[in-house]
Amino acid sequence: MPRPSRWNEIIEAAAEAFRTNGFAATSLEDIASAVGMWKGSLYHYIDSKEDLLFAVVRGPAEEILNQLRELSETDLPPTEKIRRATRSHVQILNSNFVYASVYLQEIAGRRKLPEWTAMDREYLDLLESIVKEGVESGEFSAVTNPRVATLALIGSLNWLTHWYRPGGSLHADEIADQFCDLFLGGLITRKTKASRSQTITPLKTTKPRAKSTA
Amino acid sequence: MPRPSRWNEIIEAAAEAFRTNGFAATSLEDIASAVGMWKGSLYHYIDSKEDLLFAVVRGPAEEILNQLRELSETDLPPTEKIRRATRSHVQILNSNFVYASVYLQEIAGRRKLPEWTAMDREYLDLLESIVKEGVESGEFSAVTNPRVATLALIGSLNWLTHWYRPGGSLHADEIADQFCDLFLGGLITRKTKASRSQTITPLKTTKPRAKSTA
DNA sequence: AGGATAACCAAACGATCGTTTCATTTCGCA
DNA sequence: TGCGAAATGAAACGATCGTTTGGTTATCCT
Repeated sequence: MPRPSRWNEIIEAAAEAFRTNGFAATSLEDIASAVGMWKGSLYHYIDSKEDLLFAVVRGPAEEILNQLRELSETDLPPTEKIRRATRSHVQILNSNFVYASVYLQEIAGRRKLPEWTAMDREYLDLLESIVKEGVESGEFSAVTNPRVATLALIGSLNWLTHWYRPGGSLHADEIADQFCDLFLGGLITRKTKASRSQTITPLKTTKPRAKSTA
Repeated sequence: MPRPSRWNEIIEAAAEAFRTNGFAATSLEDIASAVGMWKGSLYHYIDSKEDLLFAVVRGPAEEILNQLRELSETDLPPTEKIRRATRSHVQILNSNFVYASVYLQEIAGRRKLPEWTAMDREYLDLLESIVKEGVESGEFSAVTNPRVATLALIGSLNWLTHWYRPGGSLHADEIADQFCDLFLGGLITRKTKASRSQTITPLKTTKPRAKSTA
């Protein structure tokens, strides 16, 4: 059997430990024993404990940002952009649940390394731009402060790591649709809930897909 | 000058350190030096490091729950209940910002001590009951899953600790009103945004106010 | 004034942590 | 088959952590 690369095992064990106990409260001993080796041997793969954290977190962080970048370059109506951005956010949280949870708990907020701060900022700005489009086009006339509305949406989405569990009774798609209806229903004023759930036509984009590290 | 009780200084220093660095990454040395004493001397006030965490967090956790309990016992319409619950949540986050941030980052989710889990659960259940009232009365007919809608609201509110800062340019009241409009606009279907911003009539309740630890 | 008690100093303890070092085993490949 | 590199074992290091201990100073009360 072509045993899966040891590196992946290490990253997964680290991610699981970081998620449940937090980065600072997780010892290299914990991770090493989870994959069945001595903690010193981990240094054949890493240079420091923080390397593990960044390795765990980089994949989904780049993926979720790239998807929003691609979406922003389309000329879909703001309503549909919000809908797709929400779905994309939920789905990445679903398929990379452990990694994304570690990111939100250990990177967003606490650690203020410029690399990650810039990514958070860009994601927020891109989403806010979509909301502003909707405001200027009159679709989102209920919004008085686009940034607050955007942060409300991001908050709902990121809080998923506190209660959603992949494989649970609630499916990611249902949750995403609920969120869309909730927020768009609040954003839209005139049109009486038309465009409720279009079939998802895949985004055709000229740029190559973001490479996934998973 | 009647110098403020040393205990309060300790708690505040601990809270600030826990918020910025996390509980596990904060040493008693950090806290001791912040109040100008030796770390061993802290044990005249505490029995363990975790005591500090619980002392920091207990006040606002009980206060926010008690306020929602009182509100739930009234017979206000669901719309108004949601509005007041949102305002109350934001205001406690505003006036006990550091303590509440520590709670959300260190207690909610991670530590699974039954005491705190029960409080989280009760808060969620109370809020969900309000949403269900609205669904049954027909006001919130857009909601297909009350729990998801409730968790979306809680997520937006709790995510405030990631971007809101007391004394910043955005006032807590404005944010609360924005959130209300956003969520109620999404929840309400028929009535065309009436009852937008009533003057806040204080809740008259027979029970004594929750004592504040601040 | 003086004694009890609270408040704090100062040092040390054992445990654990991240990391280093070097020896040993395992594996890919010519 | 054998050699070099990758992978892991095994032990130890220095630093730091939470906590304990015992002594010293300050404060309050009668």
